[in-house]
Amino acid sequence: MDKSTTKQRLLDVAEKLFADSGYHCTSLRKITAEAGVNLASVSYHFGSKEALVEAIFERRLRPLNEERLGRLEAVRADASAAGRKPTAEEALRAFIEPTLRFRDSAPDARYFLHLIGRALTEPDDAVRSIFFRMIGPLFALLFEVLCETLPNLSRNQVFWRLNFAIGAISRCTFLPEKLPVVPPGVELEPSPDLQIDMLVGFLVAGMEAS
Amino acid sequence: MDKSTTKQRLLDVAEKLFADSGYHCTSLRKITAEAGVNLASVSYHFGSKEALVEAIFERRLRPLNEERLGRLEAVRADASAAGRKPTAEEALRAFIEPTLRFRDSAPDARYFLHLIGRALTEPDDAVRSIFFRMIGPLFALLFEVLCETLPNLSRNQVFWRLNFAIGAISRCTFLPEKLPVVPPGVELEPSPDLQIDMLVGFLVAGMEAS
DNA sequence: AAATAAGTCAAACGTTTGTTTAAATTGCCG
DNA sequence: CGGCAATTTAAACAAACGTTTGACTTATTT
Repeated sequence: MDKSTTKQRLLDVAEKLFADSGYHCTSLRKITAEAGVNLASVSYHFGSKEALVEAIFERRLRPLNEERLGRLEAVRADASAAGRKPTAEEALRAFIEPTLRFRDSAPDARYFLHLIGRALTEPDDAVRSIFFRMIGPLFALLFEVLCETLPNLSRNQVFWRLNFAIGAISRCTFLPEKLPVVPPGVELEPSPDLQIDMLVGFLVAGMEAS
Repeated sequence: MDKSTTKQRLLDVAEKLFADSGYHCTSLRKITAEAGVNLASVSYHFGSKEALVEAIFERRLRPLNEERLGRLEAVRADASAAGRKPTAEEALRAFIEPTLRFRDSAPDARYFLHLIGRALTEPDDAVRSIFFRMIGPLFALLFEVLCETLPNLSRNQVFWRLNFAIGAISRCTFLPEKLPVVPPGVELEPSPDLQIDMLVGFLVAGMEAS
């Protein structure tokens, strides 16, 4: 039995089960049973199921977002100090590197990464809006920096290319077993650095396409 | 009141509601109420809720997949007849053009497109496997053709770039109101042809990146 | 027209859901 | 130790779920 507190155990177990089966397919009874705590402790410590998933996002997404925001602002500041515009690669790396390296930053961080990969398409409006609210300012800054790096593109083009990039990135957040059946010989879980290089190479070319 | 049959009305309404709220958040009572039919008619005509969603996929995805398969095989055959390898753009267009033009192919086809965009990340194993089973052979062929068009890349690289592409494409299938908040002045629903050009331009550059 | 099949209907089935209650237990401080 | 607050517990709550039933109506066939 784990010796951590009830609240932490709930966060850990719920994160894993939400990642594996989604928000609505995971009942509070499954979560509390697996955590070895009483059913009512969710209401006691968090207030509701929705507040539980919000606390999960809060715990991991807030520091991750702060790191990505900081790196993006640094990219902008460094370029400005050098009297030049930032490059698309710098902007994309500022967003992607913390994201994909996050997978191995903690023992169970991969489950949260899977969760945010699915949050983009979450059917429940309340849950999806929790995610959108937390990610909104970061998206907005990334969009603005990309507009600076790609002055030949209209804002509309930059928006859609950023959307394409978000979709591509999200394919790297899924747990390997959730991917569609794949041909033999492919590496389903490359190292973060290899995956970053593949992703950045792909996205920079797409972003800068004439 | 609609004069189409109960079975068709169920397929139409369920497709729309599944697209809007997801499989698990949409109850059979909501579907039958909106369709103006009896609750038990789902069991009578389809057997179960899962069989209903399978019928929805069957109705629209089968012809769409046949078109995409046919176009992919034509790309391969044409190139072979001309004594050359197909290009990445030909392969991607064979997949993307039928997909995005599908949106306006029927009055409510956009809802189904939204549905398959979410099927990639569907939490329910049964529902997701219905989709993967139907899309599997098409994915496999697209992968093989892309391997031919990009002989300098390892199969592992082609696999991951295809995965990136799938993620990017899926961002074009969502209903506009389901996208995260966006900067002003962007066109949330470009014409299929414009969206195809944006997408192909982005993806070909990414696929062929050195 | 009679008989058989197909479809519809209201009602109820047994489960499961998130949440609440009130008593019991534990931990902490004076 | 005594007392107060924090936490845990078992039990129950109403609501919603997918599915089934059996009677009823409509359509098709003989």
